[in-house]
Amino acid sequence: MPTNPPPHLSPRKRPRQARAAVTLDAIFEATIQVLVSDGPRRLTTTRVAERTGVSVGTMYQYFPHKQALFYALNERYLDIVAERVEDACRAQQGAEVAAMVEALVTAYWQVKTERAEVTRALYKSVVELDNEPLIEAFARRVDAATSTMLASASDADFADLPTVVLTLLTSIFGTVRSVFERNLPIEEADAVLRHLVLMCNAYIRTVKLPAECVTA
Amino acid sequence: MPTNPPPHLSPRKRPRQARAAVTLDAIFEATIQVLVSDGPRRLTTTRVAERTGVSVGTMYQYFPHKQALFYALNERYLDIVAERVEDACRAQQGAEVAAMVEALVTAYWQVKTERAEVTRALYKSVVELDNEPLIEAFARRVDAATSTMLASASDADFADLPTVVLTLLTSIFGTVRSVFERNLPIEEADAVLRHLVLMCNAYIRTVKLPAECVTA
DNA sequence: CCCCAAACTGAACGATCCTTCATATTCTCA
DNA sequence: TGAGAATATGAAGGATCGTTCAGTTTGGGG
Repeated sequence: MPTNPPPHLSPRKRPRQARAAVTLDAIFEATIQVLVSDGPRRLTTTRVAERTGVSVGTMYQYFPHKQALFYALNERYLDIVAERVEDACRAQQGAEVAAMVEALVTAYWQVKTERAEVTRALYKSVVELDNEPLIEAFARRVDAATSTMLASASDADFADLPTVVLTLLTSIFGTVRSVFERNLPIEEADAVLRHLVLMCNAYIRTVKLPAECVTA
Repeated sequence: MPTNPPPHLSPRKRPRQARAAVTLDAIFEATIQVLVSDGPRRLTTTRVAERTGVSVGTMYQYFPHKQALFYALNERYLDIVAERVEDACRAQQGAEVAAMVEALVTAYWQVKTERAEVTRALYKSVVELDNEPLIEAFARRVDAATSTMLASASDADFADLPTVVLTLLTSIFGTVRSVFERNLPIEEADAVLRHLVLMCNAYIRTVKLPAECVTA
């Protein structure tokens, strides 16, 4: 949310009446549907409008151009994902690292899997716009959440927490993405997921400082 | 190479004279340049031809359409990457697993980094075509090379080698990709890379079978 | 040296696609 | 209830892009 909205990509106007809010939601949903069924290259203002059951002009009342719509869609999506990860992190405050890592991987995987086609479609559509600010804001949020979670671990401390967090998140996100894009069969995907947890935990054991039993 | 070429994507004709071979190479190079400087959305037959210093018609003598050019370009690129990985794997036959893992990660990172802009551009351009067969062929090659390498390790055996290899490769490829796309500063990228090696090795230690000192 | 095949040219066509705007419809609240 | 604001319409304009093909140039073998 605290993302500074790039001027040229910000929405044109906010809905003031109920029907407008409905229309806006419908536009987003239609965009996803077109993306999933027709692919990012066939994502067309006309097609989105048609799927929404609305005329093209209506779209242009809310977004100055196609990219802005796209940008807003990604913003929405990343917001959901970030929130989920933050929730998972909060729920593990003070727990043991192993549980934290498992929760982190699982939460991310779950939110990506719940609407797998949407995830895949959005992964593919990243090209269409310059969404680095979005990604960066997302990364910052998740990084912060993970950092405070790990810092609160009951059974571990780290010499270089920032690097550990960066490595952990980069590998988790990257691995999940690869699994999605390679379209692995469910059994293999599950196996990789389980082993990813093993891997991250093994990593944590390697980089955590030797235990000092009492700190207070 | 032994990829069965999808009929609609295969090149139109092979060069028979020297100048034609030169032209073909120039087209590929120009495609990369346009991709890097203008982005995948502005990759246009006209632009490529212009950058090549050739007319549009010439392109269409070698490729039936834009997608075929794109496909061939990715094929070339993935071939190079796969070859490098295979070389690295061969060089580590019979070594210790730790060395193998480090060599694998390093080799992959290196080949991706040598022409970073090209890598980034191609990562982004994946959308433009249905290159699943290419990716799959690449995955098979690298998977096979890694499998035989790990099987020859002097100090480790694995209960479920296929899953170990799949996990290893998925996470390495995914992590490297994430590092690239997030455009991390060099120091952070290097740090993640080092920790990725740590992580993979920690993982290997976790999943390898307890040593039986003598097998013969 | 000459001729045919290989290689190259580029204007032109058709197909989309994004965006606008003058107009029509619907809602809200005074 | 009526008027002004909010919302919706969709044909039309302008731009870009992929692809073709009739014709020209170039190269190499006989």
